[in-house]
Amino acid sequence: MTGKRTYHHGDLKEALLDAGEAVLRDLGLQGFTLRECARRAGVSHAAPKHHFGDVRGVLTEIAARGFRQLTRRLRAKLRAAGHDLDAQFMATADAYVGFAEAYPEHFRIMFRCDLVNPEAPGLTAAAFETFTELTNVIRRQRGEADVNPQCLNAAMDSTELINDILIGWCHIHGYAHLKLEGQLPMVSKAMHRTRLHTSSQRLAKMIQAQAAS
Amino acid sequence: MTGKRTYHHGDLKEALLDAGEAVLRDLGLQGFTLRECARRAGVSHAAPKHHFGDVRGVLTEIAARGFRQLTRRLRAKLRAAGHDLDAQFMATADAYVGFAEAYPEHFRIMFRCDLVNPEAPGLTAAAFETFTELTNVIRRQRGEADVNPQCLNAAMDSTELINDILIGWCHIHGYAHLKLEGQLPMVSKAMHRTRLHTSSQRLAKMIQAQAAS
DNA sequence: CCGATATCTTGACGCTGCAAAGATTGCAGA
DNA sequence: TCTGCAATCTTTGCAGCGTCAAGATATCGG
Repeated sequence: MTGKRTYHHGDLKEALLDAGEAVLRDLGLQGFTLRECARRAGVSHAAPKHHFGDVRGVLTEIAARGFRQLTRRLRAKLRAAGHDLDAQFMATADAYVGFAEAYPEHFRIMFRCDLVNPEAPGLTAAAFETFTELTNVIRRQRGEADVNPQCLNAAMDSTELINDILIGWCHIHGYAHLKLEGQLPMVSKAMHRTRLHTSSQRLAKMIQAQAAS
Repeated sequence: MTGKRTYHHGDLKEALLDAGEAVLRDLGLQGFTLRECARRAGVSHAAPKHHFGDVRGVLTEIAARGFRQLTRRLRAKLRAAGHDLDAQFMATADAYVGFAEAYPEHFRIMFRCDLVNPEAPGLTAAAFETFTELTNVIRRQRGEADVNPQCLNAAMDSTELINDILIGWCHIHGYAHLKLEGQLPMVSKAMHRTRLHTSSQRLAKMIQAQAAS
């Protein structure tokens, strides 16, 4: 806990994750190595092994951190958006794309099932929190009540709901991913947010209209 | 050209790319190494250097191959779809998602600007061919005439067209990416294609309606 | 107080990408 | 046909990586 370095670090696991995130920020996924994480944490190169097993273990926990951060961003933006349905959908898109821009390497790792352990409880739980937030945004567009993460799977019995979730989430995710990887050159930096808002609003209205009919 | 091995291979560059694609298929992006490519091509571990410079050069060319393959798939599916606008849009989604399923590692590499050289002429040209195909699908939905890759940038002057492209492409790409990375558990394998068709058709109709108004 | 356990270090192995230098081949011009 | 040059491939070497095994050190329950 203290800043002092002793033989036993005290909180090495978290310190290594902090270091790992710093490495990702500075060097990218390419430059991400266990040894660099250990160096930044001020420990020997084999220290991470005891806490994470292998590099996949570290990336899995970092991905989980990413989902938790994304969930926080979503909730903050949604709180600020109030009760207007269009505003909520745009806030969701904003938070999602904003996260991808702010933490590009996290975003990459979170959606790389070959890089992490998709079975890890911490990761699936964190991802479930995020998906619940996204699902509830769609549910509100459809005039339905919120669900909690425990009921997420049970709530997926409606074909129409799933279709609306796909319409909403795939658009937001596709935009975030393509933009992140530089595949949307026709969207200038200046018009970036406007484009996202316009397209999101159209989809929100479509989902609302479908639900009303 | 011949199957015989001499000191000079004759067509080592293509052979190394073939080997690289085989490595991706068998070992994934994780197991992709220059030395393994060289081993499979039956040459020394430093042979790739002369043709590609470094590993990024190889991945760049493999990504270009991926875009060319995706373009071929798009064209084949579109030809089979005929002139019906809904069918064309669904065929596009089918081809795009089908490619991601058939060549998951290619798909990953193609959209990893940190892994390839995004400036490489061969890659940008191949990607332009793909984007032109996608753009023209949207243009037809809007009742507009096709353009060729050379005029792609010039054709991006219409805000409405760009918005429709985003609506269409982000959905298809987001679906392909999320499905590939195992993030759509609520979409069962059996309903997979149906979901994609349903959501795509809704978007196609929305784009057509917007254009008609 | 002491032994068991958790935590971290040291050392080693094979693998990797990359660079430099050497070997082999094909080819253009005399 | 011969010769020198450029292209192509091999060999060698280096530093860095992930992982494993063994050893050192601190913490904690008895």
